[in-house]
Amino acid sequence: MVRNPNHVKYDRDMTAANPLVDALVRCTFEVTGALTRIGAENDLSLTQLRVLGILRDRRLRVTELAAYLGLEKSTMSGLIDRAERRGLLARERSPEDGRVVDVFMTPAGREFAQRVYDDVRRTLAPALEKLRPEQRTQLLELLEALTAR
Amino acid sequence: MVRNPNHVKYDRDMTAANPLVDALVRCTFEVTGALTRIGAENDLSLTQLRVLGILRDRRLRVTELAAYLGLEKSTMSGLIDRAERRGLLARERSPEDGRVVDVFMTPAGREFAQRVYDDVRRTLAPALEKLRPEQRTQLLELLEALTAR
DNA sequence: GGCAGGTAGTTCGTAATACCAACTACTTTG
DNA sequence: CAAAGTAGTTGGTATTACGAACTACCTGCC
Repeated sequence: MVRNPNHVKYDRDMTAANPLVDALVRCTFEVTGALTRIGAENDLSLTQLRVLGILRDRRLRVTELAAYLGLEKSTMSGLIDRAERRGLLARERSPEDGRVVDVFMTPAGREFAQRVYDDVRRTLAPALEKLRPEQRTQLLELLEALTAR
Repeated sequence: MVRNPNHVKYDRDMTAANPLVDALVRCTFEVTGALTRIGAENDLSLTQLRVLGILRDRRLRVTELAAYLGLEKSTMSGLIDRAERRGLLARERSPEDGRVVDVFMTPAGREFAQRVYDDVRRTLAPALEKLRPEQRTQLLELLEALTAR
């Protein structure tokens, strides 16, 4: 492995190696891998998994859903189409505003999502069990501090 | 996984709401979103970003790369094709085993990857700065404990 | 009241990602 | 040396994602 051929050396700046960022990114890919695998076992892409996760306790219009996922409305249309065809989601035109389409889970979708997310917990929990209880508490606090608005 | 029906009550219920798993998943999507955005700004998909990350300090055969990413060899072919066309990666037939193709970064690819990963650090660092120094140390330890083989 | 402009979703065309099955080209094994 | 196995590519298909163009509806404004 060839290292650092005659390069300029920066003493200390934002772009220097940052082990915490690296660990966070590694962990992210690890978890994403697990989620992708669980999704695949249930014929769900990572994105569809997220859709189900978001709609578990919400009813959102298409644009809101797109905003949650960071996707275009046009992308949402296709995602909703396919999930609707599978009977997981349903669309309903808003009575107040005829342009708006609300998206929500069908009972079958809710049940399915419940099962898949149980699976997610079962899959991720063992890795978390490697931590001592007080470490888990710490981690929860830190993650919440990180993702706090 | 063997279940003991007589002790079901005392088993840890992996399907109960688990705030730590939820926080981990939320954080994962948050970081993935940031990585996707940074990738998009550089015309890279999340997967291509990972490829560059993995090859930064390694030279791998196609199958190994696929294993790292959890993808099929056939998927790798396309990913490598496109990155090669952009001049970021190169292929080389192994002299020892004529079936094997090694993949590695070109100097231009290395430079590009460096720039993109600097961007990743610059983007993620601010969120991490919200934590106190000793919290950052804690988090690093916890993440490393989690992703340890 | 009517229409100009804005907003919500869908449709269409395109590219990338990902899979599987089938293939080629090598290597290893019997 | 033939048969079986391994590494990678190719081709076909579905999904994901984007942007542009479109439809339908709502809101202001005259």
